[in-house]
Amino acid sequence: MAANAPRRVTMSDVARHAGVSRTTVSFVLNDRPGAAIPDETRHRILASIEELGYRPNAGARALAAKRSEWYGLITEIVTAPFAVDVIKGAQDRAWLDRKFLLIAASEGEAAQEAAALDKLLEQRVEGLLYATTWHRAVTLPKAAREVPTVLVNCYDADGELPSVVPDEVTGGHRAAAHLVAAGHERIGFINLDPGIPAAVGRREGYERALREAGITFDEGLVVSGHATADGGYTAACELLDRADRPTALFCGNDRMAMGAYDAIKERGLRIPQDVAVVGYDNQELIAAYLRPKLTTLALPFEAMGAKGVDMLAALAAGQPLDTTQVTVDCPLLERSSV
Amino acid sequence: MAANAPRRVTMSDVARHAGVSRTTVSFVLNDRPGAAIPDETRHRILASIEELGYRPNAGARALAAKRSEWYGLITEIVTAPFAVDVIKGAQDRAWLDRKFLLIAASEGEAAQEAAALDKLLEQRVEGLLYATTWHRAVTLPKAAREVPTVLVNCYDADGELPSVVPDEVTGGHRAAAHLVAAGHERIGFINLDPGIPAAVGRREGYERALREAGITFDEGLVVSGHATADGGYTAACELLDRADRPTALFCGNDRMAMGAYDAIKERGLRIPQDVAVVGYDNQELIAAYLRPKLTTLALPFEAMGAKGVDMLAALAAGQPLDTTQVTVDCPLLERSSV
DNA sequence: GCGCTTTAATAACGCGCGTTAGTGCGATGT
DNA sequence: ACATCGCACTAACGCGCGTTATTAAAGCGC
Repeated sequence: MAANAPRRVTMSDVARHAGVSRTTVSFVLNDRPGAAIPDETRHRILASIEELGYRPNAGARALAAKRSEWYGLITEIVTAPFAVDVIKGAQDRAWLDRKFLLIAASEGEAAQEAAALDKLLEQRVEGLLYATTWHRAVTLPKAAREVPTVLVNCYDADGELPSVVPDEVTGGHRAAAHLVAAGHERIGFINLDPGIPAAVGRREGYERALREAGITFDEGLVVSGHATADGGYTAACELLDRADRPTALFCGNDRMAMGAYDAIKERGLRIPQDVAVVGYDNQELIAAYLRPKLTTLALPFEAMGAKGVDMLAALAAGQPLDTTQVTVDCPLLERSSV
Repeated sequence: MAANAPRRVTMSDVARHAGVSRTTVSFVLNDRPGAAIPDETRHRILASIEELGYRPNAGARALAAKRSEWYGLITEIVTAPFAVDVIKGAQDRAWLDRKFLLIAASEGEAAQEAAALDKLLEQRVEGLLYATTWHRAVTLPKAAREVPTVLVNCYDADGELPSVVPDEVTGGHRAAAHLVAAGHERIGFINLDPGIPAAVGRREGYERALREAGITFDEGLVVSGHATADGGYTAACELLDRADRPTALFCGNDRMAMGAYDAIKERGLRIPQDVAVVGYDNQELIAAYLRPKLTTLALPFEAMGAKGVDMLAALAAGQPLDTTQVTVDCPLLERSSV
C-alpha cells in the first residue's frame, strides 16, 4: 500500500547536493572522532541537510550500527496511575540517553504478555523493563532472557534477573518512627495480606522503629485485612474497640486508611487529636481529598522507572551490576492526619 | 559498545538449516500470495524457525519494505489521566493492525515538542497523533506535514489537518435535557471560560435543549467562572442567591461541581432534592467520591484515541477522509446528583 | 519424443546507513 | 630530489530483509 509515499531525502541526496561522498556526510553527522573534516566542508554539508530537510532514518541506522537505541517496557495495565509514573520515570531517563521507550501492555494476560514480548524483541530492543502493579515475585517467559531485563516493582522468582523494588522496610520504619516522634506509643498496624513482600517488609520496619524507641511490641496491635476501604474499616474497628485502644493507626494503603477514617469518626474520635493515621501509596485523589488530608508514604514509581533504565543502561554497556536487587526509598508525605 | 552482543538468528540461518533459499523462507513468513510452497517445505521451514528461535528483525523489515508499522503519538503530559486514556485507546486500536505506537511527551514546551516530533519522524512513523489536555486550537510545526497527522482533542488553527474532538454540543444538550427530563425548568449553567470550544459548544447544546422543551432561555442563569473548585463555588453562590434560584446546576467540569456542592450545602439545601447537579469530565476520583456521587458527562478520551488511529489508518492507506473534523460523543454517567 | 505450461525454487538487487580499508595530494624533512 | 607523513576524502562491503526476475524441473497433451 501507500506506494505513493514520496521518496524521503537520504544521505546520498545530501552528499550529492554538498558535492561530497556519502561517507563524509556520515562522518559529520556522527562527528566521528579521528575524521578530520575542515569547517568549510562541514558547514556546507550541514547547510545541505538543512536545505533538503534531511532526517536520518533511525531504522536503517539501527540495522547498520546493530544498535536499536530502544528499550522496551511491559506493564500490566497502561491506564493504572502507577504505570503512568513508571512510564514517565523510565521515559525521561531513557530520553537522556536519546533512547526511545517502546511501551506494551500485557493487561494481565499471559498470552498478551507473550505477544508483547515478541513484538518488543522483534524491534530488537536493547533492554527490557517489566513492571507490575504491586510488589511481588514474578516469572517471566524465557524469551525475556534474550536481552538485558530489569524487573520494576517486582522480583524474579528464580532470583536471576535484577530488580528494583520499593524499600518496604524503611517505609514501615519511617511511618512508625514518624508516629513515635509525634508522641505515640500505642500504634496500631493494619497490615496488608501477610506473606506479600510489602506486608513482611513494613512489619519489619515497624517493629524495628518501636524497638529503637524502647516501646515493647504488642502483637495484638497488628492486624491484617483486605486491601480495601471495607477491609480497613473492619480492621480499624477491631483495634479501636480494644480496652487499650491505640492512639495511632498505620494502614497498609490509602484505601484502608479511608475505611479507618470512617471507623474513627463513627466513634466520635477526632483525627489526629484522638487517633493519628498514616497511610501508604499516596493515591493522590484519596490522600489529598480525605478530611483531614492523609499523611502517607509514596511508592516511588517514577524513581523506580528511572532507576530501572539506569540499570538497563549499565547492563547494555556490559557493566556488571553491583547488586541484583535495588531498593528505592518511599518518601513520607506529611499532611494533616498526624 | 556492546560488541559482545551475540549474533542473532537471521533468515539466512533458517534457510540454511531448512535447506532452502532465504527467499523461500521470506515467502512462507509473509505467506506471499502467488508463491506455491508445498506443505512439506513450509513445515520444514517453520520447524527450523521454531528450533533456532528465529525472530524477524522489524527494523530490517521496515527498511526493505519501506513501511515501519509504527504510529507516533505526541501528548502534552504523559501522566495526566486523560493522556493515559488516549494512549490506551490508540494503542489497542493500533495493535489490531499490528502496529506499534511510539509515545513521546512534549511537556507543554515547544522545544521538547519539536524534539519529540523529530525523533518520531526519524523513526519513520507512518502516521502521527497529536493530543492535548483540553479541547482547543493548535498550530503544529511544519514538520508534522511530512506524514499523515490527526489531531486528538484539538484542531488545526489553519483548518488543514484532520481532527477528532469531543462533541461538546451534544454533550451540553444531553446534560440539559437530562435535567429537563428530571423535571427542572430553571437550570443554572456554570460555564467554562467563554470563548474556548467547550464553552461555546456546550452552551449551544444547552440552549437548544431548553428550546426543544419550550423553556424560555434566561441569560441570567448562565455565568462563567474559573475552572476550579473555587470558581465553581463563587459562580454557584451567585446563582443560588438569586431570588428565583435555579433548581439545577450544570457545571463546566467536575471540580467546579465540587465547589458548587459546597455552596449548595452551605445554604442548607440538599442534593438532588433541592438542587440537582451535573458535572463534566468524569474525573473518577472526584465524581465517584463526592456525596452524593456526581452525575457527569465523560470526555471520550479512549474513543478519541482509537478513532484517531482509525483515521490514520485510512490516511496511510491513501483513502481520503470524508470529513476533516470528527466528533465523538460524550456519554452521560448517571449517579446520584440528579 | 517434442513443445508448453505449471510448480518450486533461487540469484541478485536495493532499502539507508555505519564502517573499514584505502587513495590522492600537498607539506615536510634531509 | 626522493621518501615520509598527515590530511581530506572515497569506494566498497555488509547489516537483515522484501522483491523481482529468472531458472530448473516436473507435468501434460499429442
